Amino acid sequence: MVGSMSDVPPTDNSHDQHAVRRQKLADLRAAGFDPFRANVTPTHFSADAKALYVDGQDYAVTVTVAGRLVTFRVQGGSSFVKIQDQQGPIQLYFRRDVLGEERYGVFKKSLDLGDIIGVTGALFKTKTGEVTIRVDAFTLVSKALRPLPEKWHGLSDPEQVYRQRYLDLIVNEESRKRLMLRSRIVASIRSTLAGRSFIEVETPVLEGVAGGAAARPFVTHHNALGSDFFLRIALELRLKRLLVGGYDRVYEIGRIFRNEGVSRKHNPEFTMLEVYQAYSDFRGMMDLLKKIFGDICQNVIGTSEIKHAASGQMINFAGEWREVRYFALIDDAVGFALSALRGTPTEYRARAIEAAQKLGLEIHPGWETHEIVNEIFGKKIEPTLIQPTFVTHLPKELCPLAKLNAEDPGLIDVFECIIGGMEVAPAYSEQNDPDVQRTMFEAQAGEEKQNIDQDFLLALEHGMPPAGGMGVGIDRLCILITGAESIRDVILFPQLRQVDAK
RNA sequence: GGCUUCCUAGCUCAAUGGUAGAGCAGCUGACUCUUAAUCAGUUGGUUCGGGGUUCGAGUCCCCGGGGAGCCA
Repeated sequence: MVGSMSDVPPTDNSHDQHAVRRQKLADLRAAGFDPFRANVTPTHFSADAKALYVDGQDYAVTVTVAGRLVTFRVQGGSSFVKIQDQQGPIQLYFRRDVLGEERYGVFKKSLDLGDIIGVTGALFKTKTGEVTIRVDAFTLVSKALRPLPEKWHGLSDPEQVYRQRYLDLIVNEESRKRLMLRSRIVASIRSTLAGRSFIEVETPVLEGVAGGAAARPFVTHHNALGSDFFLRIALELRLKRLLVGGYDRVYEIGRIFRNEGVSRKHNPEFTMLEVYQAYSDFRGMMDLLKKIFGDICQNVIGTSEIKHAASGQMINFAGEWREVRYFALIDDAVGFALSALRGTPTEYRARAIEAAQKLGLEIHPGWETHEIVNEIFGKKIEPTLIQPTFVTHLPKELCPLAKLNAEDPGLIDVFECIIGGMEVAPAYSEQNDPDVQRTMFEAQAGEEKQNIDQDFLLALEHGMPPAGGMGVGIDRLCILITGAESIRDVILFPQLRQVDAK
């Protein structure tokens, strides 16, 4: 029969994978089975199940596992597929003569890559040596209506990797492992601190005054109270109030927010560990930081050497960490004793500008002298410090919250720990003299006195024990330890521009 | 914020200014130990959006959106 213009052409949806999968779902429902109403109770995760297999004893152990179908190799009456759960993939073997004609037909016709199934079956080893489950029964517990990304190349478009991280986690094993490593690193840190009697606390994210660091805060609004709040830019001032309150060892691992640009090293919200220990000082924090890294090396990654992604050098966390004074590095970088001129401000400034320009740095006219010097540090010194280095005795202008050095009150008792060319952890002997603290706050605030946290100063007047305090950027630490190239690779959902909904 | 660069099928990528293609995935079929399984056949496109130059634009130009890198 010849078709005519009025004939409705047969609609071929075979190219539309979404439509094909919806049809399969409709067919299942028409046959009386709804995958979204089904469930299974796994007895094991994939790797745990595989570990139960005893060599030579095929079909001795029966397990139930569940996960997402990630490979599908049908070979007539027998098929090998893989599912993947939190622990990774496990191979399944489906046979027509085991499952019966009807169930095997359902398996072949109704299942797609990406579906989530539960299976029960016995462990055996294939002739190529892979521990596999011979499937005796299976249940579809979630139908994937969208196809998975390509199986070999995975998902490589960075935008889609970040916006649809769940797809990245399904198909890119390195991402799944790297981000899982992050959670184990954080768990290790908690365990180290618990082992030293530190108390974990949670303090407010919304604050009336965003203090404890020099950064632009995000502003938000509380409707019922009718007032604006800032998202915190540091944890410091809250945690020190707890030192006043008698919590001698206290820490928080929490999100802080800084209203700055995004880059390979910056995300507007990031995770910070801040830890405070009464009757300690910045040297005590050196010991604590080495312990934190040592435990991560031992318990999480099993090595104390890590390849630095940017330089290719091996970073060694074992042994003594280098300790060097800030001004020793500065003098070395500029090639003369610049720091000896600190007593004569005019000459010091002139020589600092001259030295910075000689190093090819751009100097802004409004900068204070310490900012010029610190530009030399940030641009010319910090990137070269690959091995763990404690830089100590910084100029006091760089931080108003630390104790002044007893011998040289122009310096503070602090360290910056630099690893892999990145600032990983600053630590101080905490300032606990309320009058000195007030003076330093006022010098920093300048005209903007409303930015001073008066309640914190009141707390200090009640007496804070001498203490060491430290902040550790968890994201940067994870970059180092996982060898990631960008902060976005160690944050599950990095900040991206919103796409206009239309 | 500035400069550079990228955006093509569900995914990974091709295409001198001249008929938009391949692999994977999908669909049809064969196949009872596969490993990116294999074999045969086959569907699939608003080339990020809008405008312009041109006989002709995925390609060149302008505006806009988004990503990445460098700088601030």
